[in-house]
Amino acid sequence: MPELPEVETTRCGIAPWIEGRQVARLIVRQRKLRQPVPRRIDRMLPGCAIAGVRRRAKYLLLDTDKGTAIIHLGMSGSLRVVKHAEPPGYHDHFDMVLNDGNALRFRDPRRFGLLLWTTSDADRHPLIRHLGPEPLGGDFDGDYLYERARGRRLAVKNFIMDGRIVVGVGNIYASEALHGAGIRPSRPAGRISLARMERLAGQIRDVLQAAIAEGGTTLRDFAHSDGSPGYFRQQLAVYDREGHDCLRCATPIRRVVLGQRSTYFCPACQR
DNA sequence: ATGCGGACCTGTTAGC
DNA sequence: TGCTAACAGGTCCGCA
Repeated sequence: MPELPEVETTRCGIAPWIEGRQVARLIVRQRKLRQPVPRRIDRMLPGCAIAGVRRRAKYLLLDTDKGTAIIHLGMSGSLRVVKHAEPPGYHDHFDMVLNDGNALRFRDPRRFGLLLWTTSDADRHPLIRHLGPEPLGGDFDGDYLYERARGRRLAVKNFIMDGRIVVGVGNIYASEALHGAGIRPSRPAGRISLARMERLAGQIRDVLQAAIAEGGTTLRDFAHSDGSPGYFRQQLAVYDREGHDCLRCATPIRRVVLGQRSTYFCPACQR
């Protein structure tokens, strides 16, 4: 489900419901996520006031007066604000019960998500420290991409999906941005001109921004914190459109596998 | 250092 | 209809 736009949509959806509230208790029903939910968060989080919800890459950071809860949605995770009394489903792995009768409920069938706790600067946490710049921030542009690509023979799609290069570009939007930039996903990153890298950086920003504006992409079960879908799917130009006509040149879209992930492109207008 | 494959899980869908 | 295989939005690790 979640790429950066979906995580940002989630952040905006839950923030008004949890900011300024106190966590009454934490109910963990399933500790086995991508990493085990640490025991100490059960002791540390209750009593904490949630000061704000930030996003770094695809991590959601819940800042409190005593530390920061780090949440990742993995492939299939979602967060919703529910009435505490609402009975949890089988894949509802934890609830942060708030002092107003609501609960922030985490659901994740595949359990690739995370709940961690840090008492120091979250940006220095081992999972976050090594991450590259935010694609919507000021440190990301074509010059940057071009410089980082020097000497790299990796396919550009895998290159832009590497979180150490730039964060938040997942499998859907990688294909979309490359189509927008007219670059073939399999092209070695180091063999792309500066001018084309500038186009690519611009497309990455534009695609992510547009997806955020539409509330993310709903493919299967992605839903907002209020249960409504995202509408960006209607604007996808290549993703999951194998055999359909390219919206730009009418050539049939092709699907290939790169880095073990489905990749969609137009063989005519992407070089 | 780089690039590749495998690993972690479960649910849904396509195909026979 | 029923079984099996392929596939799914992410990321980390270890090996060559």
